[in-house]
Amino acid sequence: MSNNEQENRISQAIVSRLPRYLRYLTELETDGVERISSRELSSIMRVTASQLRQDLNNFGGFGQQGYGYNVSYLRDEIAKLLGMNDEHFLVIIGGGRFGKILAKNMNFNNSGFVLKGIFDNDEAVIGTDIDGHIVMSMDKLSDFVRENRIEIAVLTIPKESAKAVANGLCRTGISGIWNFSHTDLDMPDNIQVENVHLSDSLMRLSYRINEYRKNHAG
Amino acid sequence: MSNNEQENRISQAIVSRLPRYLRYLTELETDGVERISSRELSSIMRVTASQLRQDLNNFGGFGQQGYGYNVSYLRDEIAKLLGMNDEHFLVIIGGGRFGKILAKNMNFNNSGFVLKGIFDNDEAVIGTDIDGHIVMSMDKLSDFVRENRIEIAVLTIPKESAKAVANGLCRTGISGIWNFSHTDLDMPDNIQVENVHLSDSLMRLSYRINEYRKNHAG
DNA sequence: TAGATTGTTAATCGATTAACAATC
DNA sequence: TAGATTGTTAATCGATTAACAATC
Repeated sequence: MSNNEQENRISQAIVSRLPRYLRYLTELETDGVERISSRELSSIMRVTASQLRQDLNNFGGFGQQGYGYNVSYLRDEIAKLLGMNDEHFLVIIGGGRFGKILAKNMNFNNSGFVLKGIFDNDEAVIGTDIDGHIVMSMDKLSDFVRENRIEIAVLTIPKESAKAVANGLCRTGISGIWNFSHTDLDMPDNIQVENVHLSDSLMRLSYRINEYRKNHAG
Repeated sequence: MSNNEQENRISQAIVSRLPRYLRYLTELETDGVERISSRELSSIMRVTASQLRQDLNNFGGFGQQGYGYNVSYLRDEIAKLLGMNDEHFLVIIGGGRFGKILAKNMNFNNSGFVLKGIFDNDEAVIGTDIDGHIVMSMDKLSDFVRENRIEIAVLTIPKESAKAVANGLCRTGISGIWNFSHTDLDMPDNIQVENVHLSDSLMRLSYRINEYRKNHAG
């Protein structure tokens, strides 16, 4: 067990850009493009070629001087970095509306995210069928996570109970939480948290609309 | 019509933090806290007091030396900045699964976002009832936006048709697009775009889980 | 080989943090 | 007034961009 958390420390800004790179490279591959230079790709993606090369070079020399990057190879390397070549088992916690929609759309693009179970603590929901999954009681969560090698818990419960449920998750051996609850979670280092706060996103849009209007007011 | 888009230019980093400030201040207000210092608030939010004060001072002197900030006042000022004291009319474009869930959950926290209509170009969906809204044909969108002073279009259509639909939206007088389609949109300056790419978010989580494991491998 | 384009170092820019004078 | 805490300037840090030597 190495204790060196600093090695290979990649900034969040760079990690955030990786999925977008993957998306464009996948499209290029689909279109049959074999090779591409940083200049071409950066122009398509509207970023600087410098940033593109800097970003990629954090992970290794994926290109070749005088040639550029092989699209398929680069795409695959980024896919690997993002764990897209492995399977990831998930559970959804919260069988409400949002949980349902995620249950039905989880395996997007044949990426390896596999929904293994749905949990809820509402007696009225437990036992019901959501897209082929029988909703289970929260009591069973801990055992289920262990037995099914669950990696990620998707939190789609109201913010009131989110912190308590998240704390309970700490002892189950989960590796990450995809948090749709509208609250911040305070997890130990060994559990990664990715927040999706939809209302925050809508507010940012609202801010920018406002701002544009102010700056262009008659 | 001023042409000076530079005035009051606030960085995206700061704008991104505003909804979180609003969230914490709303909680404090609910808890009956009257005043708070930047040091206290920053400690609760796990940011630096310096950043907090710098951020707020981009918008005005909301505090008072020797006293701190009045929670209700500060909360209200940030709410105003984010347009939370005004009504915003929306339409959802795409009556599929995701459109449905958003339709049912749009008016979160009594914020002023009001869903006015749902549109789709699938004949099988047009005319159906989603949470009290009869799905309309895309032909009617342009007139509807004008007549109902629609500000924001929520795009929940497959990526294949997203760019075409977005281009059509340019001429309707819409101010912003909340884009759930998994593709980048290229809009003119007068239309703000906020992307929600859920699969990107999940990939970032997957990356960080991977990274943590690598750095702590046996 | 000559031309192209990367990988990488150096320069710039912007965002965060620290410090402190202003002031309630 | 004295103490507290802001608003704001200055210092630091990190991220982006530019430049170019290495190399395919």
